[in-house]
Amino acid sequence: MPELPEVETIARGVDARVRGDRIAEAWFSTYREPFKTPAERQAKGLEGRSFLAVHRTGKHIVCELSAAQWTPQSAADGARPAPDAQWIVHLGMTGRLLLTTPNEAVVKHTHARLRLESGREIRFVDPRRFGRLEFRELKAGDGFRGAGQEPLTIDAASFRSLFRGRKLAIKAALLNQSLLTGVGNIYADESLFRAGIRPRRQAGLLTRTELERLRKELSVVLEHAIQLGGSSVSDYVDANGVRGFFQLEHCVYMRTGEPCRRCRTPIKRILLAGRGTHFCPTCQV
DNA sequence: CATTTCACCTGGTGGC
DNA sequence: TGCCACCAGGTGAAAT
Repeated sequence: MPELPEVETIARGVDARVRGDRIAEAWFSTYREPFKTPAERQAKGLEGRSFLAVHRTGKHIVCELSAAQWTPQSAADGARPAPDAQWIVHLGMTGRLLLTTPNEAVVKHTHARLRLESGREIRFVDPRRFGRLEFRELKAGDGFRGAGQEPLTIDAASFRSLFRGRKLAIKAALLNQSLLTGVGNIYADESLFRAGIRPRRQAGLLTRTELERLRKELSVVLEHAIQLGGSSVSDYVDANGVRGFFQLEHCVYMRTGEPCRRCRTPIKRILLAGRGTHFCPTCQV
């Protein structure tokens, strides 16, 4: 489900609710697939640790943890301990991270439950099991880092250099997480529409002007989507179970055959890099 | 190395 | 109602 705006929305929601809270007990399902770290090791590492902060890196939700006791209300910022571990959540296609109470019914495909001392509970639910959970102890401040650059902060020159000399289609390049991190199928299609660029165009042959337009439009569309709480295409909800509204603003994604919002030409769907790809044959050249 | 294809999963939808 | 094909927000391994 989740691309940068959805992950950002979820991370913010979780952060606001769990800062300073301590994990009393961690439970994991017996499925092996979602765990990059074995369940027992994750549970052991998580139990007793407190949340310092939760933030987004690319499509990953990164929870900064500390074994030291810490209460945000009573401690000055300087007194906040350095993180000594991280819990890293990748939601895959259908993953959800929900804040609940312990007595709420446990839905099918729940793979992790973290009971917190405040009485809240964090649940990881993922029907397709493409999501991944990882626990890592931090050695000398070497936190998790995505391979690619953040699309919201990258400058024009760095953005251009990502695509220089590349023969693959610009859409495929946008989806490559070791170039840019956080862009997925929805926002690749939407940003290319807004920049007026066909998805099949060779990345290395785009002009400087086109690339700068793409960088700006990508940033604008991601920011706008964050404002609206992300896109709820099927069952995406934020940490509080609230749906996003950006799907109402989609210009091309999943609008095959519907009229372009700008020129009324029917939106076309092709297969590119194995993904459904949507564009306006008139507005995008 | 760069690029493409496919497997990994479950569930929803639409055609017959 | 059932069966089946196809589609879905992602990625990483294997093939080219």
